[in-house]
Amino acid sequence: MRTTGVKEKAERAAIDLFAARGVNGVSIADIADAAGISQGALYRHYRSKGELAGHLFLEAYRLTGAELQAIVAREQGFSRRIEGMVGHFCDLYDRDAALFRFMLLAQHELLPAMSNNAVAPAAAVEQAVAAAIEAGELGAVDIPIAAATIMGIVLQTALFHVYGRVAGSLAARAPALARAAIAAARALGRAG
Amino acid sequence: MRTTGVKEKAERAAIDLFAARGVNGVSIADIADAAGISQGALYRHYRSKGELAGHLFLEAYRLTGAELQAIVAREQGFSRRIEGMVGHFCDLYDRDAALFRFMLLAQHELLPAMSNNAVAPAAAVEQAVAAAIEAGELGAVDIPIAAATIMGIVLQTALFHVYGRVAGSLAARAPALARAAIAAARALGRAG
Amino acid sequence: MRTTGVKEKAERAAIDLFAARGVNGVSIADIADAAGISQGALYRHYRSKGELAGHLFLEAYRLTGAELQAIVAREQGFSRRIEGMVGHFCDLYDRDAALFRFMLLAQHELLPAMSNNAVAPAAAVEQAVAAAIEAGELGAVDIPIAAATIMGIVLQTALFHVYGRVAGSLAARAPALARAAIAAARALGRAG
Amino acid sequence: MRTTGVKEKAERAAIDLFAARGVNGVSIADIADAAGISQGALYRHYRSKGELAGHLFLEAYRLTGAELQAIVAREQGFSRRIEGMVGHFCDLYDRDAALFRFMLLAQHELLPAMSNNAVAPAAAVEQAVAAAIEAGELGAVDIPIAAATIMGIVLQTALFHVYGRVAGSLAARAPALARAAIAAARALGRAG
DNA sequence: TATGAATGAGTGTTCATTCAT
DNA sequence: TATGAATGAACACTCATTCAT
Repeated sequence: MRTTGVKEKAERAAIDLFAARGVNGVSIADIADAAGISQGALYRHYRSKGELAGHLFLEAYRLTGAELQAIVAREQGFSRRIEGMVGHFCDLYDRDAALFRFMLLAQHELLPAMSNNAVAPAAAVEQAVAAAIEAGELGAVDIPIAAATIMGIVLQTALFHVYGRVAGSLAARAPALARAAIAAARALGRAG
Repeated sequence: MRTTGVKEKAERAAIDLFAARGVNGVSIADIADAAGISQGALYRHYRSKGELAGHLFLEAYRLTGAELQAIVAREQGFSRRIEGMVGHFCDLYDRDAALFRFMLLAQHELLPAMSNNAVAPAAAVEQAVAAAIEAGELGAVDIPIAAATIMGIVLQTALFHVYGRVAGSLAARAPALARAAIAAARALGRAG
Repeated sequence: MRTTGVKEKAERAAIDLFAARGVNGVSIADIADAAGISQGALYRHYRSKGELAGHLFLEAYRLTGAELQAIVAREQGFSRRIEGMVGHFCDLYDRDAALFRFMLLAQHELLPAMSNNAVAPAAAVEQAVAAAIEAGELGAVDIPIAAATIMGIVLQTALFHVYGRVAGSLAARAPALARAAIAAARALGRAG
Repeated sequence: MRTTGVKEKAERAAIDLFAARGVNGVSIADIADAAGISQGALYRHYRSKGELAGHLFLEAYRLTGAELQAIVAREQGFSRRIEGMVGHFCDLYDRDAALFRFMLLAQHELLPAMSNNAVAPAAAVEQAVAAAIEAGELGAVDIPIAAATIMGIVLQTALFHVYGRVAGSLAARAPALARAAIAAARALGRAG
């Protein structure tokens, strides 16, 4: 490996800055300065700022989606799967809040430009919901609504953490959040 | 009265564009063009683009917060209050999705610059949770977590609607979402 | 007189602001605000900002030139004339430093656009010098150089007052400055 | 070395334009056009137009002040010092009238924002006057007034040259102007 | 390969001037 | 006549991108 680490340093700096100020709020000069590299060097690895942001987002998005898919494949039963996925989200946030926040912010700017929904984290959650319905663990709920419910509980809690309304490790909250998510999904199916 | 309507046209155009592309993604020229006014005319009503965005956001934010507070004051009991607030969110979205989306997007850019949390919609939800705990309707849940859970269920569903994962009126989903929110809040309190 | 005083208020405000910040550093809005009138009202009296500035400058310039001419006509002998003119400059400054400063500043912007040198204060000084040469009171000095010398002594002293290097009334300095001016003019004529 | 000369070209163009129309009368586009560079390139060397103007002014102002100080240090006696300084001013004007005129104009806009008077050309002249008083070469004149008198004689002559009232090299006038300055300073001290 | 100076289109903002009321 | 909202052409400045070194 003759790596100068330019790419890694640039990506780390970009994620931190994008998370803090949004993609549009960060200039190439900001990233180069924070990474300790030249502006020109960035263009050896990415053709444009948009490509850099898009790549970082898609990589994180895909990885998260794949990990959630793996949890669905590994675990048995709706409860175990939701517990696994919620726990995974909380770990992700605790481990790299900037990356998490970047994903949350950037989706508004970058998702419209993307087509492939199969890689989305939401798809894994929807899959778990669909399996639960098929297995009779859940009533005939609207699948996207149930997925939104489950994800919303975790993501909004993470946002509250970002804004200082919630403190401490999210992992510690994971069991409670998973319980809430499961209960919410079940309640969706009950008669109005 | 001289009703040129410049301000109204500008605000409508700004909300629509901000909702679609974020505050940073919209130029003054974009707004002026969409509103059919000159760029300079904008500056008679707002001293800067930031002031325009901040004013629009804060107005919507405060109004929403006040309406939720009114629901909490008017309704009795946790269930009725959550039903009222969830229904209100859904109506809001159905009535003006752009305004709703603007609030969702702009909070990331504008909330850090604001101090007054008392006006926040979240505060009203937290108040309903606190009252329910005091009345023994809810176990000793962590209040911000419960509020995040409730809001996340509605807001993420609205986002799924924005991204086309959910279709149709949200108001029709309101009862189910309220049921989910109430169940989620209750589940948070149960022993791990 | 049905005068609303719009013109007078505007001119006074304009002179004060022009003196403080230069013509280019003052906007029509500044003048209207300071004068307590509307921007549009200004255009009933002057066709443009440049015309306003030019008119104010030329009026002051012409008046000063005429007054100096009158002193030359009234007084007898080089010394009396220089004493009269220097004293007049000092009085002018003491009475309305803003107007004086405006003339000093604005000449750089406005003089190039003017042709009529006959009205210039410098012309009166040159006339006094020429008369002194003709009367044998002064050697064959270069007339513009002598005029520059005389005026420079007074104007630079006034500038030093503006910048705080000199304090107190200039009129009190007038006799000394006049002596200096006369001595300087005479010295110019002596052999190198 | 890569000698694109952007900075030098920009500074030369800026001085010439500032001298002709004042700092406020010149746009960045004007400078860039005259220098044959892009507008953006200017901002690699100066953070703002004001910084460019301030730097150019202060550099010339300081250099002039230092050169006058050197003349005062090198020469002996009031007459020799004044002759040296007046000669230096005239050389300066002959060599670069635009720079000289820029200094004369820009002081009105830029001096108020500066504090350090020690670097001022006027300080050197005042120093020569003070030394002459101490040495008994000059009566007890007011020092700033004497300095204003001396400087006014030279500067106003230069201005007359700018406005076309005086022609030819100023250096040729230097001996006469120095004589006038010395005589004026001495006359200030004589009894009224 | 890495640098950073240079570019030029675009940004938010100001302001002299016009004009409907 | 007086107002002040509206205009539109600047303006100072930023920044993604290119390219000579």
